[in-house]
Amino acid sequence: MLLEELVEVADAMAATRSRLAKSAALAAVLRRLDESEVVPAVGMLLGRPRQGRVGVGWRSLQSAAAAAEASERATLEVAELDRAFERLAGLEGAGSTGERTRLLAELSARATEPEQRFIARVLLGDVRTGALEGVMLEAIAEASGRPVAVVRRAAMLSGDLGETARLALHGDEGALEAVGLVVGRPVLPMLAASAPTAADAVAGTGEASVEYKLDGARIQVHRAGDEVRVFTRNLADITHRLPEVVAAARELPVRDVILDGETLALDESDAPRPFQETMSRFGAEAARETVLRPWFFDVLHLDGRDLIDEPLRLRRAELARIAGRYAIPGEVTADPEIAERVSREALAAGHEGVVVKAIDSAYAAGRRGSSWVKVKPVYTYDLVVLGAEWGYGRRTGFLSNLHLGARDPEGEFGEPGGFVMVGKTFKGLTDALLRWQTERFGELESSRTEQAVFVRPEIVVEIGIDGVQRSSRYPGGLALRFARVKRYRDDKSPAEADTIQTLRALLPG
DNA sequence: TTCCGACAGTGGGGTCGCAAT
DNA sequence: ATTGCGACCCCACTATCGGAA
Repeated sequence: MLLEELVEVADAMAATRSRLAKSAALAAVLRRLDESEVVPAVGMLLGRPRQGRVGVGWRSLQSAAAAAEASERATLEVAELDRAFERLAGLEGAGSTGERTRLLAELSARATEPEQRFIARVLLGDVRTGALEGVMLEAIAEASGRPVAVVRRAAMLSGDLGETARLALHGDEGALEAVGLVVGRPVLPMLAASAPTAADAVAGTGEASVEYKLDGARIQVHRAGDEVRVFTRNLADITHRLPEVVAAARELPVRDVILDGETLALDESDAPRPFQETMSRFGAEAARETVLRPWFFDVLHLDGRDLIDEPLRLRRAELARIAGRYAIPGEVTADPEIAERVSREALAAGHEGVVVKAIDSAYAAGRRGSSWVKVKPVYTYDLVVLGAEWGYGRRTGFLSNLHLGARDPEGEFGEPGGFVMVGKTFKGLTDALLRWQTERFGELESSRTEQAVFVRPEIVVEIGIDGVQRSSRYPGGLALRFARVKRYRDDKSPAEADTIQTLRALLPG
């Protein structure tokens, strides 16, 4: 198939908001693909090339764009683009950057202008068609005439939408239904909704397992005999980075198992270390001094038996039997008071909060349903707007991303009574608020660059955060974690804003 | 007819390895 | 030795569509 055809479908999808129309357009093009083109094309349409990391980002694209003029005629094939991605992904070592730019420029020169834009978006993982996994799933079902539920289950259990599409469209009878759990192949992890308090969460779930929520990285551990593999939330294989997790899995009194859990760094007294330290160790190829400890909270398969469709009550019992000291702390209860107590205990032990899980729920791979509900405390502070950046996409033309400052009464970072930047946020803003602040900040403008408008420090905004962390990015040495706008505080003056000292007191350790 | 679940989009913080400078 | 890039951990929240109630 010509790439042009994919690009036209992508553009048509971007032009409509109707998900049914997007799905219909996708289904039509899926049907026309040769079997060998299905996996590459699905990857492209989702902005996730099947090759995984291709090594091309904004910068590489800019360098290449400068060198290339668009082709007049659409001659590129989907398969050719796939081969180009293959070559790009294979580049490494000295000279690879130059070679990558050369390959990209060559590719660019063979593409028409719409194709160039499409390729760039695919490589950036930002296709902007309004049709990602959810719509693609519907489209695969529509194109193949298979029930959505069957397609969804195959996709979740294989973690691979492209391969699922290929099976649905070209596989043998029953091939989709046959997709099941395989020890060694990662499954999309189940996700959690959120609630303000543990009591609220239990009110929603009914009887629940109320478990500590740890501030680390999600892991999925597969063991078949002595063979162990460890995957991230996004199904990347990180076995070689986590030898201590591999060792822990080998200790368990089982032959085959798939476990869901979290890993994080602890100090000498088993208190959790800051997330940054976990990440430092997690991201490193070589062994480091920090040890990462696994905690398991679910078991999806055990010695030949799939457990994902069993109620959590049973899975939890099996986990307790096999995971021993690696089992997550928690309690089963329907009592909001007890849920609140477990939550307080988790926080007192230095953890993030709790996850409340309906005790009779199955393991809904890849879904963010209401069966699992996370609860974390939110801290709020009044900060001062120092500026805002122009938004992107549907926020184009609006000042969106706020620069936030804490008061600096002592003048540690400038004039006494000034403000020191501690983070940014674009979250929590409604369309009405975006319109309002774009206008208001214009009146308060003190200077501007291409990306941002800086304002006199006169506006106070209440910001919700999960906490603060050490930062080398900001002068105050700290940054806000998961900052979001709660509301503007017209009733407060900048002189009443929270100080850098107040925020600093939140730093762990 | 209204309600609500699921999705997509809009970006935030940090860490690492690697190639280029 | 330092810097910039790309990949990938963690993530909250709003708007919208379309099926459920």
